[in-house]
Amino acid sequence: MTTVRFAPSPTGYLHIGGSRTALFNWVFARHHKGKFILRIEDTDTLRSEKKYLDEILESLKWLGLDWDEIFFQSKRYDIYKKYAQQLLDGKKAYLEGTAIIFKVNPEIVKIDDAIHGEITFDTSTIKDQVLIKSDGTPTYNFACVIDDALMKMTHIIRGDDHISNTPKQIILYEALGFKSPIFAHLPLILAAGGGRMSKRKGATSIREYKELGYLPEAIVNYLLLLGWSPGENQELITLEEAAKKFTLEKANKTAATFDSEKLDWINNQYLKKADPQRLLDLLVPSLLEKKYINENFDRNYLISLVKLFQGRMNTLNDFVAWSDFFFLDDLNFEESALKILEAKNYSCEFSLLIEKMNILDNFDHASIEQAFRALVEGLKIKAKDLVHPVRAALTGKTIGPGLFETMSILGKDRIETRLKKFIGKEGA
RNA sequence: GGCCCCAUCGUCUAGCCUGGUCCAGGACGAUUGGUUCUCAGCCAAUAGACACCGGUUCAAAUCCGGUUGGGGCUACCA
Repeated sequence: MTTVRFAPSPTGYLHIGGSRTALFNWVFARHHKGKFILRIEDTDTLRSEKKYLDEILESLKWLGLDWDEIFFQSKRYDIYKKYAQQLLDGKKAYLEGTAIIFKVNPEIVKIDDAIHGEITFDTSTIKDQVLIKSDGTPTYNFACVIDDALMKMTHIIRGDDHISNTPKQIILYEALGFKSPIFAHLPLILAAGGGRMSKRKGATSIREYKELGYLPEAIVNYLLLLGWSPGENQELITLEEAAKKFTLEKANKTAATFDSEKLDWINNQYLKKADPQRLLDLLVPSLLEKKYINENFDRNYLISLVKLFQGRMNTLNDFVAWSDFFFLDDLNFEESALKILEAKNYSCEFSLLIEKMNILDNFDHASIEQAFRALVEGLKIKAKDLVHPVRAALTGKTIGPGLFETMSILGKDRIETRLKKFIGKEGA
């Protein structure tokens, strides 16, 4: 049975590169109706932490990547010792203090990589390899080989940064009498300025992207497009569809640069299609934190706000930033908005508008628009000459959703209060 | 330094394996225009790439070699 694994080390949060490796393994396993195993490589006792493990598992679940089995290397030390002893007995390894070292003999190792094709190494450039460290824990390359063999991996799909580990592992498979799996090395994901993705160059962990307001399906979609293409110029794809279409043959070998603008676009595509109820649920914690709402919020009212911004936001955080005027009495006026309001005295126009609005029976978008247009016609001005200052006064911003829709949600009272602040004020 | 990987628009990519259908297609971004109200929304248009040199061939983005550039590894980290 096709069996693959994702083998994170709980020494940090699940980052973009790791989740891409997990994702490709997952879609490959599901494509072949095989097994996807999670193996926690917690042999670095100093740097491994429980909080990282929890975080990794949570992030994987959030992305929709479920696993069939999970193993912890820290619980398998006896197994590694046993095989190290076997190599010792066979004179293929030697002791150095309490550490067990593998003797590397010169040979030419050929890897038939599923993505790169044939790669050749001369092991005479490789030093003898530590198998078991002085503290009794196994090294990465050793534990990895033992586990991949024992757990019956058919394919090892991992990052390009492991290419140079591969010959070291292959000679271990040979020495132990294990059959090598098929290797497939995925290109690395580079940061925007070039080089590795690091905290200095922006968000790196899945958790951060979640907090920034990205949807898991958008992250998954974007990551799928980094190093793989479903073909036919398709840009939007779900996890399920990718599992159907994924093949290693179509995986790329070129390193890809992470482009947050395209991620934003993809997130926007999913946000647009998302159920407003779901988005509201995702938004509530941030809105509570900002004290924009309290526990007894009006769900229907908030849904109308979500719908108002849904098409234009790139992240959920955009909603929080853009909708502030619906929650604050004391608006944050942008420089450009103040400029519009100071350019002219709108006392007359605003007063007339308040009157017009207050006599409306139906305070819906269409009625407001009708009344508004009648007013500007009477004043013999263009609609936009009043739309802009009104938007500025009501929202503190110069850009935003359609004014009439915004007004219908804001309601008569708030419109009157906000406009009145600019009545009687001297224009510039 | 040594070893290894990679090389198509600014970015992600299609095409490359099985040379001609490619004066290289799509998407993001950019620019311009339109959008009974703004744009960070929507619509449309435009610009924009086969890294370089050589070879093979009637023919090369596609095959081969070299150069240059980028990346990785070179731990008793994983």
